[in-house]
Amino acid sequence: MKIATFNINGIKARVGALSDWLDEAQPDVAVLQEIKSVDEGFPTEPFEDRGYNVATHGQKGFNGVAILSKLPLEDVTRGLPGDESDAQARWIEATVVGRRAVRICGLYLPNGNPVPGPKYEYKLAWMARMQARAAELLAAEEPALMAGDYNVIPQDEDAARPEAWREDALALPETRAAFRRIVNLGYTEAFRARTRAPGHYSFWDFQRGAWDRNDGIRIDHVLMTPQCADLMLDCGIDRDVRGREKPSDHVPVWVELDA
DNA sequence: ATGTCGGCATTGTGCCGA
Repeated sequence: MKIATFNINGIKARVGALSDWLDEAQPDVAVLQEIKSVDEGFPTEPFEDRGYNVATHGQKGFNGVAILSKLPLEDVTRGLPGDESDAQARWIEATVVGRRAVRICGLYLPNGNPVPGPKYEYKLAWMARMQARAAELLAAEEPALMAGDYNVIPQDEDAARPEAWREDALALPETRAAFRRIVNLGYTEAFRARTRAPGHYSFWDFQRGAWDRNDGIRIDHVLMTPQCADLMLDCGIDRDVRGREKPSDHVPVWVELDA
């Protein structure tokens, strides 16, 4: 079972690019972030035509997450638990059953800039809520993963110019510590299970010619429970997608599970 | 120091968020 995460930065502007990548990469499941659309505005047809079931958790103009799956989507839930007053659409879950059942969480973690300020406070509070949900998933002792745009640069090796991000909400020590607290519950970060090498990125800013200069950062991650990590066959980043027509500023990150 | 997008409110363009 191939499961991918892709921050598409606007579904309406990305139907072509997303369709082309789906046709080529053939993921069984794709979790999407920044659909920037309400549920009714999500163009489901091109994806249903390709055999995908679609579950969305949208919001007008900003944020918004979705799951595409060739397998039926079961027990879909929307929203990150822990704060009923949080109106931002950043979390969706579903179970897909192949040879094994896998609980899949798609997430768009808050950016948090500027620092300091309410947006950074919201990011840290959101990460604390995510940690609680992550602990619950572990307690189930079943294959589960949390995939998405974490807006976290885990280590300096995950940025082409780490010094440029030193004061940024994506890389501050407090951000990295909050990310580690989640991982250290018992999760395996898929990409780092395969390589410790620097120079692998999932995002290049539209500004300042970041792609042309390979000025990237690695902020899209897949965290797996032990029962899921034991099923992992491979993991990769579809880097070349960034160089195509009308690309998102992110590229897909995927895992292949024996499930 | 600056360079870009997508979406929105809105009909030409400025704001927001990233």
